[in-house]
Amino acid sequence: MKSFVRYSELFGKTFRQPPKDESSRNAQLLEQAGFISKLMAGVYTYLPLGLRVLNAVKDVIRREMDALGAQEFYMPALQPKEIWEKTGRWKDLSDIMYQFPDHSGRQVGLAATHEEVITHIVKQRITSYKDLPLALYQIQDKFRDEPRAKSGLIRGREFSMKDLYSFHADEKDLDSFYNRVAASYLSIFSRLGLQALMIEAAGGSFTKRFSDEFQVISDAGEDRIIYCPSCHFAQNSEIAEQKAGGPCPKCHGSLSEKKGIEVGNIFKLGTKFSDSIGATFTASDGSTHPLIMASYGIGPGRLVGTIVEVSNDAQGIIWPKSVTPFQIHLVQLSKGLEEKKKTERLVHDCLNAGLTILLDDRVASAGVKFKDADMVGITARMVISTSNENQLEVKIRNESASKKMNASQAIEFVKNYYAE
RNA sequence: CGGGGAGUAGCGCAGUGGUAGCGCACUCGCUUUGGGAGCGAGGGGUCGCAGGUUCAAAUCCUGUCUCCCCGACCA
Repeated sequence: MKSFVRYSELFGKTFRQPPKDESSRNAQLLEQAGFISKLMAGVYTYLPLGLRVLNAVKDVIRREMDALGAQEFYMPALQPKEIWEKTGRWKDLSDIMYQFPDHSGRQVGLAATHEEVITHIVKQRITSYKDLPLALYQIQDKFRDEPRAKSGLIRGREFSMKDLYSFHADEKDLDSFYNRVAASYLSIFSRLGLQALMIEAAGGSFTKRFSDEFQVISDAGEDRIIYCPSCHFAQNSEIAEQKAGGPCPKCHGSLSEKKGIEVGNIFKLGTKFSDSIGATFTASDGSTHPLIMASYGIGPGRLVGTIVEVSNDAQGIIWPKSVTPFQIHLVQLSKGLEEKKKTERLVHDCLNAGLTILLDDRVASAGVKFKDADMVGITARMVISTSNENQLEVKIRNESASKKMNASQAIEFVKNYYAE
């Protein structure tokens, strides 16, 4: 990705007003600031700025997945009906899965999830306990014909998902990997500046067991969480036996109900899919067993929406430094030839320091540039102008005061800020 | 799928039967330049779509599509 972009050339500038046909905070801000563009309900284009954020979120996830020892791969979204019939989910998911005939009349579908295909592939290539455990993940778009897409990037019909699948020879191995993934998920959310709670929830069409959800408390959420403020005990209200106002089963504090955005969900699948697809392995004693499986999902697009939902102010978005589309929003207020040269030297020095820069080089008033910088929400802003001889102004988006310093101090300051 | 709201210029809006306008944005010129500058001159429209009523429809009638919100639903 380009590390230096001129705002004058950027596709996707700010709008003066928020779009009329969005009322969720995340969609309003992301559309107004030029990150996304709606094509239809629940389907959005990521404009250059939005794609940079989405990719940054994916990178945070990739680093954690790779650290778990999982291998990245990529499955098709277009899938034949037959494989879904083996598990009975062609019918079970027919309300939510896009299913249609191709030119020859053959029934195909767009993937709402990938358990069927992954199990099919693993069946072909895994035969021995020596190949286990195995963990594979992909980041790909999923398609769900939601009865009601809503809340901008929170509930879409086409949306990015990171799905990880693990395969084990026994339950004990599954449990230990599952716990590692759970810890890894908490680390991902924390790197993204989100406080996520891991809570018990229903298993849906995946498993009869409970699953574990990761919820970020927010009024924009659609799930109701029974939550204990003192010990952080939490359950999805769909399975909770306790009620708001009642005593917490762990610490006897008083339970409250909060809304949460589900940013991740992990399932112990057991042998549900390997049984129906016939994916088995040979154990050390020569006996044959179905693979024991789990699947783990995170929605990168939904995370972008969630971050905006919980991190903004009246002026616009406030990106956490881990996913800011650029590291520096450089506001150029002077336009003299000498000043432009100074700006170019500064850009050059920033690039040498490994920093990414969005330069607002437009012929526009200072007010417009400041408003837009706040709207776009890049973590660090630098101002270069004639009124401050040899001084730059550095301001962190979520702090109120700016600091004056010379160019090399400013670069050092910003570099250290991101390194922390 | 039930209830509510909304579709008019790129964005936000006004326009209750006489052939479409405002602000912002855009283009050109001049002046401005530290928190959404000023003046002047321009360009941009199948009024969501279809049918109907009428001499005449953005406006009235019928149907339909789309978007937002609440609910139902939610791998």
